[in-house]
Amino acid sequence: MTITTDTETEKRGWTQNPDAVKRDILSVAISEFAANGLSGTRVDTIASRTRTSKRMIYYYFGDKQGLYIKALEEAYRVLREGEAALDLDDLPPREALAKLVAFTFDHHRRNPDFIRIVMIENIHHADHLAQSEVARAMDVPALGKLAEVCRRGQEAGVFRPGLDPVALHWQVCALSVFNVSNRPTFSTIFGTALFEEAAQERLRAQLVEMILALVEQPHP
Amino acid sequence: MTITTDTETEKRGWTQNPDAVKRDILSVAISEFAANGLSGTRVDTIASRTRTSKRMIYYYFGDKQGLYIKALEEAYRVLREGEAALDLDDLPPREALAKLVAFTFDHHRRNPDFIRIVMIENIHHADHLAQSEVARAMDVPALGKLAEVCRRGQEAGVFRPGLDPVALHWQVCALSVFNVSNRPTFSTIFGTALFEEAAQERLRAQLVEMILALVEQPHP
DNA sequence: TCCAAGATGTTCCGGTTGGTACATTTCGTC
DNA sequence: GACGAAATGTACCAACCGGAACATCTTGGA
Repeated sequence: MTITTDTETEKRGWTQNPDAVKRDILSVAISEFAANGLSGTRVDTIASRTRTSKRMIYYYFGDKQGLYIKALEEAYRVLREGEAALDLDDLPPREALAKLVAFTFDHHRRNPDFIRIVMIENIHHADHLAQSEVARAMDVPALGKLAEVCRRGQEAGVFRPGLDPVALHWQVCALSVFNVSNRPTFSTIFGTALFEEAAQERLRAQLVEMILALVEQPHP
Repeated sequence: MTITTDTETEKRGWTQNPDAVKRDILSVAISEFAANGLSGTRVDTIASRTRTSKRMIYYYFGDKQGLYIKALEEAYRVLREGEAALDLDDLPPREALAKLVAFTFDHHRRNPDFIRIVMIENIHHADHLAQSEVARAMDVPALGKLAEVCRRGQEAGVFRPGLDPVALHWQVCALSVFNVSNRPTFSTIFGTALFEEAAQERLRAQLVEMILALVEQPHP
């Protein structure tokens, strides 16, 4: 009868630890789903990369699709948690928008696995996202901040009226997501030059310029 | 002994018709792979939607992956065939570029299945594309035309020097592809407004403006 | 100290699925 | 008109894989 105190979670003895087991499974699942897609992923493979067994996957997540949905929710959660940490309140509208756009670009680059899960969900026509009230009801900090910056900019008279924050978000997302999601095919065909650090910084700068130009004047 | 003349290919009697059989299989395969991904697609399903049998798939394409690669090659071929038909020679650089960009946006919209296959290939890290000499060696008309338009514009003094056609292509593709590839998740979260006709036309116009602004002056 | 509910491990199963063996027909050509 | 190669159809299989059955252990509370 050992007394493994096990203060910092995760230990083997074994002691029961539902939360750690769930987290362990979910983290492996995200990486497997991101790498192989929904039908390409093997539940046995996930289990084998886990400290626990396949039994636990079904115990906690019901079935493969249930696990996938949780992974999808987690992907969105992490992406949005990162956005929420961004503070723009101290900056004037122009600079705030520039910072937000540049951040979005970098943030997507830093989280390729989550972008890939979103791609996979798109392949499946967003059916599981539609099922998940959690993910659908989730706040989208980037859009909120964007709308707020637009409002401030218009109030200050530096942005033109009639801006559509959702359309702006769509444009920023498009470049930021494409940069990650289509990198394999794009670089296979056109070479890897655009994905080296210097080129990425230039693309990011151009994205910021494009968005600012779009927001400032209709026709100069 | 019937004498089914069978002038316009595709008939059952049956007569032998290797080319029609191959085309039949490939066309079904494209739609199935686009809908379900590589591992999500069932060879039996493809066979059942065909006028022929599973036997023929393996006879002509070797295995599932071989069929997938052919579908991938065909997807790229169709996309680029469409681009090649575009004629820009009669237009001045600015208008030519505008037409090319608008066309690319529309062309992607019109071919969602092929965009989806490219997405799927990205999920698989472009491994099969790398294997396919056919697809890799294929000409990319859109990039050629883009480079040509840039050259003309610079020669005429209306575009700024130092343009990178590949980067421009990347930007145009990003918006055009994202518009199709991420529509399911995006519209599930933000609603379908951006995907109605009027909004799509506005997005296209803004894309054209963005690219022109990028190309004309460094800092006005 | 005991018990019920929760957590975990082990083993196995039945349907699915990519792929093949075997048999038959068509067709160009000599 | 016959013969061999190409084309096609049918039936089948072995492996894989999601999921379940069964058994055991842990733990908090009464």
